[in-house]
Amino acid sequence: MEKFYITTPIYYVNAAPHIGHTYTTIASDVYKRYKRMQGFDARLTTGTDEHGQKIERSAKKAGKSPQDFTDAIAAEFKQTWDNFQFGIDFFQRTTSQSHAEKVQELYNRCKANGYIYKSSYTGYYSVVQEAFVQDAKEGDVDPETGQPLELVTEENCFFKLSAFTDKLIAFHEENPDFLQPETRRNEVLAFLKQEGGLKDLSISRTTIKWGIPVPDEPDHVFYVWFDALTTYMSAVSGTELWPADLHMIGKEIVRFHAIYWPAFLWAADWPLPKKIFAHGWLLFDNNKMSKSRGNIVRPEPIRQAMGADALRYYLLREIVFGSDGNFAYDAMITRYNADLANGLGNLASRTLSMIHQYRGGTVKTASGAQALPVSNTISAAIEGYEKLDFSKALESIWGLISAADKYIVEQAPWKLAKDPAAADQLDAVLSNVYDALRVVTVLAAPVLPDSCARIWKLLGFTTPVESELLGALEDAPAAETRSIPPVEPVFPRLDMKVTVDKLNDLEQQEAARQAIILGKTAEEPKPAVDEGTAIPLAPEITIDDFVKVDLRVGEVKFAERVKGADKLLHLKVDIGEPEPRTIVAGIALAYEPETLVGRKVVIVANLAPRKLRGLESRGMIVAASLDGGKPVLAGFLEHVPIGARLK
RNA sequence: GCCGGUGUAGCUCAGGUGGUUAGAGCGGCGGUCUCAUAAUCCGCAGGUCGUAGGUUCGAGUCCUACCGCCGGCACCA
Repeated sequence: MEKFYITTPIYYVNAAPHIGHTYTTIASDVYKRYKRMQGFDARLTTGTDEHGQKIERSAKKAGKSPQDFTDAIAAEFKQTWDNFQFGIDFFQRTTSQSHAEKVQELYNRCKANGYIYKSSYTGYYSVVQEAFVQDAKEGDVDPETGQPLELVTEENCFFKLSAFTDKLIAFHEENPDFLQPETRRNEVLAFLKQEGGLKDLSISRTTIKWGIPVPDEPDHVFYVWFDALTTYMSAVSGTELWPADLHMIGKEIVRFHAIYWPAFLWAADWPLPKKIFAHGWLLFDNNKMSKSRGNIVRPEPIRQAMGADALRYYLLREIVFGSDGNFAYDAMITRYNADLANGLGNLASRTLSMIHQYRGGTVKTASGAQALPVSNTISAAIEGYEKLDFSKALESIWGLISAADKYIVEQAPWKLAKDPAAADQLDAVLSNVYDALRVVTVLAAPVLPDSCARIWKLLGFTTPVESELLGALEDAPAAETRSIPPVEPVFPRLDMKVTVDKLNDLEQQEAARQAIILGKTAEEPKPAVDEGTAIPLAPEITIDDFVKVDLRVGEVKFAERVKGADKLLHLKVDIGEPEPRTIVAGIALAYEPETLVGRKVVIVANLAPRKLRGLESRGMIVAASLDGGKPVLAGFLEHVPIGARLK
């Protein structure tokens, strides 16, 4: 049997599983089930990404060792996926021995082929971000957090990513299907074609302890991508599954998969995966899900209140796979009632009831002529699945359900049943509808594995529905008389209000439960503060250090946007000097220029001048940095004169 | 600012290569059957197809500009 190897990303254990993780995993699971029903030996890998300084810090905060902490969260993911009954064949943790060995092997091969070099890199380093700040100079601060930078000289292992720019461009141009959807491919090509091409990539750190050791560099551990991406291979070490046939990812990690990963594999002389598909984000009221907004949705409450199939169906039917989509409880319940309860569930119920009432629970299979568009539905659904166009696949399947409902009304079997002369016709009608239901059940099984298994049994089959082959679906079943068991409801209707309330209750409980695992006290959610990313203090300084910084009160005299830059405002600030100073500040996303004129601000007056977009900025505006990067200007409640120094 | 995408009925979206009265699902309203999970089925929704131009005998469908939104890049001291 031909293999088909699918991966989800490995999930960072800094957070408990939420619906975003679940979305990717559902899609992967559906595709795997689809491929199995196409006759492939399909396999699915998922796992957890457990290294790095953020994990070290979160563990410390939770009062646990990194190992204990990651054990707990990894177990949480595993449990959640088990509850959802995903067909996961390999669950790989980046802290496992098999993984470390594979990462080291990747490194050794890249190095043997001349793609690794060591360089002592001196630059300004942001402790908070765990990263060097490009092109920073003395006196600069971390652009995200405003924290001071440290001048750090670090020995880093570098990967010669720059050597692959042209090869990557050629590869993506010649293989348009490698990265889908198209729009993501365009972005990657645009990125690759930037002036100067790709820069080499630092792949090790000496400042982190919680990671995989670099083989010949005792002080180094691997940094992020060399470690994380390799999971796809390490998970299936000792099998013939690599190369992967499909990497299912979210759009935020496209670059790493479409640029770094092929380059690593080329350098190591290993085969590339066949395809990458990047789906979109789930939005809430058109906002991104985030801790600070407090709008994280967990999968487990939904499963408990509505069942896993309801979530699977909703996500894949409502949202075009690849695009962003909105998530809402009420929309999910509406979908459930309209399509699952009134649609599939009711069709099964009415069809099977009639077979019981009119024919004593036996149905003659093999309909002969297709009274219903069965064959078109099969090909449309398969085409949709194959292209990962799940919403289209489901739409076509539901088209057949709708056609069957209509057919029933037209044929009115309840009238035929009263007319002894119409017995054959009644048999034919029941048989046609029964067969359509059989086809629908098989086609929908990848998305609704649990429900379709139940309907399959109600249809009188004893073999599992997932062992049906889609390729054989169109063949009419052998002519026989099949008896069916008593009818049971599969999708009970849900009351909107009751269900929403239940979901909210369960969600609260789940949030509290997860908070404890993450080592947080079960406090009230505080949307404005993201306690997970508390910023550590910068290194201690003396008063002498501080007085070097000359902070002054100034008044904005003039403000306008800098042409060609989204974030920059060109300000003229009076700090008591003969001429107002020109200051270029990255606050344009947070402040309209007009609102700033006349406002008192605090500036760093003795900062070395810096040219930005052609303007020389002489000083820096002091502002609080918030999550999401929006600055809030410092100010005073009382009157302060222009030019006053802050001490 | 550059690049890509997008803007169609209350909501979610279809509308290859331009061609008669612009479609579907959901919601809403009215009606119907009774096998069924107050389900099904039928009818109704009169929407400047973002705006303004242009090409054409004819444009939602091609071109240009502009506006809104989304994303990528640049940018953030």
